[in-house]
Amino acid sequence: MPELPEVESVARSLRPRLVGRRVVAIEVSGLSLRRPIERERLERALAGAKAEGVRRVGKYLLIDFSTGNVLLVHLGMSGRLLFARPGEARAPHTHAVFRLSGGLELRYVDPRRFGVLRAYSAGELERSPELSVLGIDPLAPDFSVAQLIAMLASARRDLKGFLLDQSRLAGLGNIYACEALFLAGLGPRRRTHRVGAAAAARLFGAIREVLEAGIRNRGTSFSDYVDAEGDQGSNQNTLAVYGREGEPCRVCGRKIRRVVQGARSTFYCPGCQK
DNA sequence: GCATTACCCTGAAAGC
DNA sequence: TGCTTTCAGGGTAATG
Repeated sequence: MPELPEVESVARSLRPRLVGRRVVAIEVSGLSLRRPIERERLERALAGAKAEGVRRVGKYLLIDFSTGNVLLVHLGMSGRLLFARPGEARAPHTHAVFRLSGGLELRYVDPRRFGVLRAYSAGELERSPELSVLGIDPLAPDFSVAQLIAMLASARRDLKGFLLDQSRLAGLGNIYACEALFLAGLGPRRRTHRVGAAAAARLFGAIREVLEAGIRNRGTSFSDYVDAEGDQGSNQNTLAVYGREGEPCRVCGRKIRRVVQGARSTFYCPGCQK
């Protein structure tokens, strides 16, 4: 389940071999992802263009090309971007293949087809339906405690739903939202406007800490996630609450609970989180 | 404005 | 063993 740390890890694993290569040809499966892959649009924007950089915004991956055009990728639930040699057998559910200069391919594989793959011109990107609705990236240098306090005060909802709302904070998903709330000692059902300044500061630190740890561990590999070189992350070994229903809290020993909020599982410790 | 629900999709796991 | 059902979840849209 790619969230911010997984997407960041994919971006980092793409750069060394992708930057500097040109797109020689593009093939697509014809099957629709969350939205259809428009082959002609990709062709127009990317054919012959040289990859110049790889960025991340929230859970979106952006590959910048010499033409000024950008390939926007969302990995959805099960999306992978993988390097491969042209002769290598293609994995099932390979939806796009970018043949690159120097005898390398970049393949997009996505069994559950929740991902997005779309090309934009530099001017269109900011106004795209994907990026135009995003809130602030929690690792952005200008994100501050004061900003989080203001956001919490203006929202009137439960903390877990707030953290998952990409129009406020862009990048947290179910795993890191649960972990951040545990680390901050805050219950997932707490109302945002009832979180005081001290607790908000703890939450701010916790969000950054769980995301940075996730990046250090090169992502959480529960089922599908691997980076562009096919390597798994190790962050799943460090999780305090996510996926640990019924197991003892490592801090207080009480059993981790699971509740459903907004059709998503929330894991929390009833002893440590208030 | 926010909460809830359904939907898209496949594969793994659980249940029978 | 083998089939069927359930569950996982990011984002979006419809509904209350």
